[in-house]
Amino acid sequence: MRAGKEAEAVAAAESDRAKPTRRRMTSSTGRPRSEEAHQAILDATLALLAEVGFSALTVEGVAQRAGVGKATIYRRWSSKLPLVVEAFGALPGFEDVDAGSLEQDLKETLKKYLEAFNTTALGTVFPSLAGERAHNPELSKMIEPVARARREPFVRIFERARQRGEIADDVDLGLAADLVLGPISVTLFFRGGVLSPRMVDPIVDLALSGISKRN
Amino acid sequence: MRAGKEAEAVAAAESDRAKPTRRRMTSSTGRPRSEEAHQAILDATLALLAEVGFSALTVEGVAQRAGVGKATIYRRWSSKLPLVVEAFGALPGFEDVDAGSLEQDLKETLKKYLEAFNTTALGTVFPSLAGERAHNPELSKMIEPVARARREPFVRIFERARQRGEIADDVDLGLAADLVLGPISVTLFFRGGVLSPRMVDPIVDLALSGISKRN
Amino acid sequence: MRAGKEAEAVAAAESDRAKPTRRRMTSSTGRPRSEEAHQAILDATLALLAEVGFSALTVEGVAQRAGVGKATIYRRWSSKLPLVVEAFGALPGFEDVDAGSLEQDLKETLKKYLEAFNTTALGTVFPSLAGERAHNPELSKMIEPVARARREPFVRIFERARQRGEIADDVDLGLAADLVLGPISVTLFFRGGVLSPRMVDPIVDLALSGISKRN
Amino acid sequence: MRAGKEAEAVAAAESDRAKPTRRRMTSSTGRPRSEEAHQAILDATLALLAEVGFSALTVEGVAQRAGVGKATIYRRWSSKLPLVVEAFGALPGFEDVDAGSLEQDLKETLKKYLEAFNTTALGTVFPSLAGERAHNPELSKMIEPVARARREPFVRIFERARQRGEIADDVDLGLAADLVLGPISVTLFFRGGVLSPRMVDPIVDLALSGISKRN
DNA sequence: TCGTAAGCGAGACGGTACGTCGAGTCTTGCT
DNA sequence: AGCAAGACTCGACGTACCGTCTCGCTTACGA
Repeated sequence: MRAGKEAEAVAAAESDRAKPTRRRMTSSTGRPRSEEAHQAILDATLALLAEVGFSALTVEGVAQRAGVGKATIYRRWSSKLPLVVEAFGALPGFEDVDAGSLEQDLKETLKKYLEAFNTTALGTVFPSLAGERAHNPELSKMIEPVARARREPFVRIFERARQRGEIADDVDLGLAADLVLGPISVTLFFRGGVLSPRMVDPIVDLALSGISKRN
Repeated sequence: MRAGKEAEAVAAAESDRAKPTRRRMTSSTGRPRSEEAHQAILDATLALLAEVGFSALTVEGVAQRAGVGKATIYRRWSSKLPLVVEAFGALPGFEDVDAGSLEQDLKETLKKYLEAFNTTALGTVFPSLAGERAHNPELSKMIEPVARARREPFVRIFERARQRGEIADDVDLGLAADLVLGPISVTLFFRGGVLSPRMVDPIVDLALSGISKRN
Repeated sequence: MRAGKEAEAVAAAESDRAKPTRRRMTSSTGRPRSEEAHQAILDATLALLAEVGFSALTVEGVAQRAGVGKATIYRRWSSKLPLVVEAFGALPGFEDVDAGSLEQDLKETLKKYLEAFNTTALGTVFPSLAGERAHNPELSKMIEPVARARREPFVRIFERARQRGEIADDVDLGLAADLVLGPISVTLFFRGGVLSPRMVDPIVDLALSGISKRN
Repeated sequence: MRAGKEAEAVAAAESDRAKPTRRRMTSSTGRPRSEEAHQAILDATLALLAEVGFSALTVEGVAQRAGVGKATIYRRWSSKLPLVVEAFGALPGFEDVDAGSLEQDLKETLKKYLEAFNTTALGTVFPSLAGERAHNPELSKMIEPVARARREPFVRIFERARQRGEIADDVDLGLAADLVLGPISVTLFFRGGVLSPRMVDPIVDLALSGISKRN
């Protein structure tokens, strides 16, 4: 029942914060940064991301919605990208499931997964960010830990399954995770479709048993 | 050995052109729109998309590169989105493969697939567009036929395999296609990874045989 | 009771028409220019000048109002300036008055003058054109005969007055005309005021008798 | 030897500035508007007005010449009209002259007047603005005080002359001013002519003594 | 306790791109 | 060859944000 992987990812993303290091090095007098403003900015960012999407998101809009000056944002994040990444990374992660069998673990985890996409900004924010990766290596590096954190629970499920002997030794666990997540990804990106929990069982069944006719 | 599905998709996308309908309704004559300019705009769009990506693409830049006035662009496309969709849809499709067996069909098609993503703007443009779908229903409708056209060859491969008896009758062919395409999609979107042809064989093998240990 | 001075001025202005000369020189086959269109363009120009003024006048608007293609306008006038000048010159002139005395001639003519300014586009178009003269020598040359035609009736009045012995021999008749027209011009340009016929009598009286106290 | 009337006129024209009122109402602080930029804009405006005239003046050109963003201009003036009016109003006024006699006062003042028209942008800017008055009530209201300020020195000259008994009691001083300024106005607007100082003496002589033959 | 250094909201700054409009030219098919 | 229609390139319009920069204020620490 692990949790909190998200926190690590967030911490990694936060390392892009403007210059906390140099700041500490010089001196530490002066008014401390307002934690209130910080949170208000992240909240406003998530709200606007969900409403208008990544490319229509403006720092000006975030500042206004958060009741904050633009400089207060730029003091913490160098541009809208790391801001969005941090806001995105702060979305709640989800706990591991251990129902005893590979099939049940996958199905339950996947259902929680879809629910998170449907009920939080994940479903709209993640595609927005993912779409920018190809043209923005910086962004790509930043969301990498966040994205990985969303895939790893599945790798752990397969690790446990291997220990139980449910799968062959030569199966690439990462590839297995991708196979199960794949139809979700295809639906989300290629088909622009709605992610229904009803998709889960057929996906898991087919991924586990394979497409070929069993002899 | 079918081909030309792309052309249909493009035609559908083109239906968003600014006002061909109203134009016909007024039954006006006037100077016809320049096919030369049209093509120059699409070419410039693809070139710039590949260079700077979707979000850094400016209509102003396209106009300049194409040697065309901005109005000439806006006369045809209401914004940069449908423009990019049409340019994107005009990318070459790929012909169906029939190598005789499900496994070979999938592997060969998938390799051609990856090659197209790696050598054309597809690999960068498609994620960009896909990421905007959630916030832009209009766009979503426009790229739908284009995206579907890129998935259908796989459905047809499975149809032939079913006729040959290689797969069970109750397998959902669409889901099977998603299973095979899935790891590509995950790599592209979740992991920002490079699409290497070396991925293909393991993916197909695992998708066909399934993750569970065969007894 | 002379009249028709305006016609001369118009003819002079028309000499700027795009290229009637070359046209005659080359050949005279083909469809002749539509006199109907010509008049429709001038009418539309005057109407729009009165409505929106010179600087807000667009050739596009004239073409639309006249039900004419833009090319038909540019075929006749090289730009909106000579077009406006010609339309302006075509406004009706006014006949000379000969009431027998300098004072009566001036007062009656001036009243007709003001009436023309108040009831036609003259009152708004003329200042617009005059204001552009300093920056547009071409325009300046074009409206020169038109403007002169509006001042000459006064010179003729003073010529008759001199013959009658009503004024001294050394009075510059042009300057005398300017002195009488002056307050009108000042009102129109410096004060943006309304031109009321009630202004006329005091103006003429003062101009004739002079400002200094008569001993 | 009064002076500074111009300053009042300018202040009145400035009252059209985009939003000083609303700004005060929100009692906001923020970075104050740059007086440097303000002056650079006015300077650039005057320079360009003199070079290309009013109708060829573009806000874009002013911004470029002044080294300023377009928004900085639009923040202060709602369009090029009030901008030009303010720049125009900022042109130097001229001091009253008191040479002891009506004739000398008029001649000296008028000469200074013509000199100002010939050596500053006044000679080209003022006609441009005046020509727009008829179609732009807003502009008309704005340049009204500026134009009046340029006429009032003459009214004051006549006031002093009346006190000295040089003119009759029933002479309308405003009309007298218009009579003296009139030929200048006619030359400027009706004739597009050059304003030469040689015009002054005959004008004043004729206006004072009147056109009619003295008995 | 008080100065000082940094953070704060506000908003102006020089820019760049937006999407629109009009200028003056060119290209259809028709008259 | 003229006509109405309307597309063409070009350039300015006035707006919106970008990321930076003052302003006049807090606010907390350390001398």
